[in-house]
Amino acid sequence: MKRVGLRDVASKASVSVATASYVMSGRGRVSDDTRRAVLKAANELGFVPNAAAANLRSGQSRVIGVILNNIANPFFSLLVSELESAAYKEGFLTLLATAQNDLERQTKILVSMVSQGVGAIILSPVHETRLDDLQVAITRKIPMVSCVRDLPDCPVSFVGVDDEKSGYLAMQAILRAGHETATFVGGYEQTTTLEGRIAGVRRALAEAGLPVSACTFRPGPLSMEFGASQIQEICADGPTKPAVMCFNDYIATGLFEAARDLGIKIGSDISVVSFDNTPISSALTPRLTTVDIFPGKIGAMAAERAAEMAHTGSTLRMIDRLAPQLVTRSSII
Amino acid sequence: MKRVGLRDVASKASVSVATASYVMSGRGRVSDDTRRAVLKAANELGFVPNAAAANLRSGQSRVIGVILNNIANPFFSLLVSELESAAYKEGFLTLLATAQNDLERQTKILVSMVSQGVGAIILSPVHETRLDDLQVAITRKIPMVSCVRDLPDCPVSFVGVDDEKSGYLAMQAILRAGHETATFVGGYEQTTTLEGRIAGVRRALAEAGLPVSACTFRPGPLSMEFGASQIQEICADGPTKPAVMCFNDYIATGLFEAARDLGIKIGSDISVVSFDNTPISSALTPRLTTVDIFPGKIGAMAAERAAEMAHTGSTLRMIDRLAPQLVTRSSII
DNA sequence: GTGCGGTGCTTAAACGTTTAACTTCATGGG
DNA sequence: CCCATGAAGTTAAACGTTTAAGCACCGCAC
Repeated sequence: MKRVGLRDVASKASVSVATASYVMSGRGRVSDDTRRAVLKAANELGFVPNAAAANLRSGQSRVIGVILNNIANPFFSLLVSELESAAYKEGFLTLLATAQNDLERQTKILVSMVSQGVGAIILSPVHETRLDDLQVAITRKIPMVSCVRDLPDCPVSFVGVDDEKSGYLAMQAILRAGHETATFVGGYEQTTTLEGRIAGVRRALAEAGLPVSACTFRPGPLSMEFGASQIQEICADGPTKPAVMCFNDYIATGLFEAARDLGIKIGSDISVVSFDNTPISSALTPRLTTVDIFPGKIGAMAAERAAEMAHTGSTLRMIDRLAPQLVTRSSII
Repeated sequence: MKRVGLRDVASKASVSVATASYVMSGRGRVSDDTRRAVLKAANELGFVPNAAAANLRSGQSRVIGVILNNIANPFFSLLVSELESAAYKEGFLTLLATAQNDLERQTKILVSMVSQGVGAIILSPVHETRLDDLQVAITRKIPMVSCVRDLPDCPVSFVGVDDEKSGYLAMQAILRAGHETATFVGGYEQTTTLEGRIAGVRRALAEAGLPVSACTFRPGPLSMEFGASQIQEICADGPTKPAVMCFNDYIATGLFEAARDLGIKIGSDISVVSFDNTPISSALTPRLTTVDIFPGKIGAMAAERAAEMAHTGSTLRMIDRLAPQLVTRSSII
């Protein structure tokens, strides 16, 4: 059974290959009768277009590349879930790969995706990513959108949240609960995300007349293990009733587990606020107060932006910044 | 700046396009000198091969299609995380799409993936999937591997767990805790997964001299909402100290949340066992006793199997069935 | 009756690889 | 010295689309 191509469809419908192609793509001028005949033939033969051939000839592609660091993290699995749905709605399939915080790997993936001829790329970049690391895609004018973490100096669109406001909301919640100091756990240095949040934290501090030093920052990887590793020190050398901000729900989850093992009661011995608002946050005990940064929404918007850019071929930098929202539960006070 | 192709590399290295191609693929006979010259030229020009052209000509592809129902479910996000890693290690990129339990959507995705010319397809099929639904891929001899849920009548490989044993282990744990009845919550009817687990549950029941009716089955969607919706009825019309088996950790999470709202104490008022062993299970309070069915391992093995089949072109049905393992925590007794 | 615009379709080149078949040349055995 | 062998490289066709350009025809205005 030979593979059926446009040629077969065309000959069955007694038209030229070109006409068959026009019918399939809906581009050219074709009479209704011919259109019907071609469609009928295609159906009967079980014609499936060869995307590789189309891509080769037209340079267009219905595939969006997605590069994330860790999809096991619920924040990203939610993000990619909605991203994929939105992309599919726009007629795109998603080519997914994880860079795992390895810049070299990110570059290799980027090259592979360029090689595959994707129509656009969405990425949540490895933290030390610089302009040069994206050159393969940039010189080929492949539209890119960075999500969660902005790349201000790159010709790349951005979809994310107002990080400054996130930090502000989190710190404010802690202050409202009566704390006068806090520890911020996790996050990579020199990323716009962490820096934005730090700025927000400091603004809240300043408004309350507290010094910058009232908040200690302990940057670190976005893992449960890191969260777990921090609680002991925080409770040891901190005030009697410490407050901690976790960079994300994943870190908070690790911290909760470790606290339970140590007999530390979250919500009474210690206050915790986090960022993300993944389903986990309301499943923890006590329920986690967290700043909702809309992972699903970010994914969906990134996909829409990428689809749009792929269509127009534009590589103009567009920025979508959502307003975060504090979700108050019981891990605080 | 024109796109640089093999032609440019070849002319820069003063060899024919064919030789350049042979160097890149490492297939033909080329002297070391020529090889070096071509590689050097390719590097200097920043050559990136055009996968579409290669795929068009050779019919080969370094992409594996992956179709799942819901990657927001931690079980699947873990699975896909390891799947992607393993696939990458084998030199494959993964094209991901979610069928969302919609057979029609699954079919459309399948067609799209065939159209993209993927080298193999891994899927966790929508529950009512039959042989016909996979025809597009089968007739084109695209290797497929079904994971988690087997498709016994299809020429498709399988990677998963011994479901009968899973059910047996879960029921056994409940019986050991002194319960004589149980309710099984969630899972789609007429899937090998649920049917296997039911068989295992019944075997445990039989060994304990209990009737089949000692376990009530309440099939349903794999969502937190469904888990939440079940607890009230179970506690209302059941024994004083009921036992429940949740089809997965996701359902169990919903059930835990609802229980907390209703003031029901899991681990003392009611026993819960689940299946999956995602990170959530040890983050819940109390920690969830669950049957580990190795989501990450399944993903990795599926990728390896798919890669192997893509290489050999074989569509022979291969079966990998892991032994599940009970992880005892405190949600029981 | 001529010219013109529009419609519906065809022709044919091009996209960048892969690969079977072929050429060329050197080497060694008989 | 001739032929067989094998290595190194080349030629050219093919993969299945897209799309610019062209052609034939019809109807209409002048």
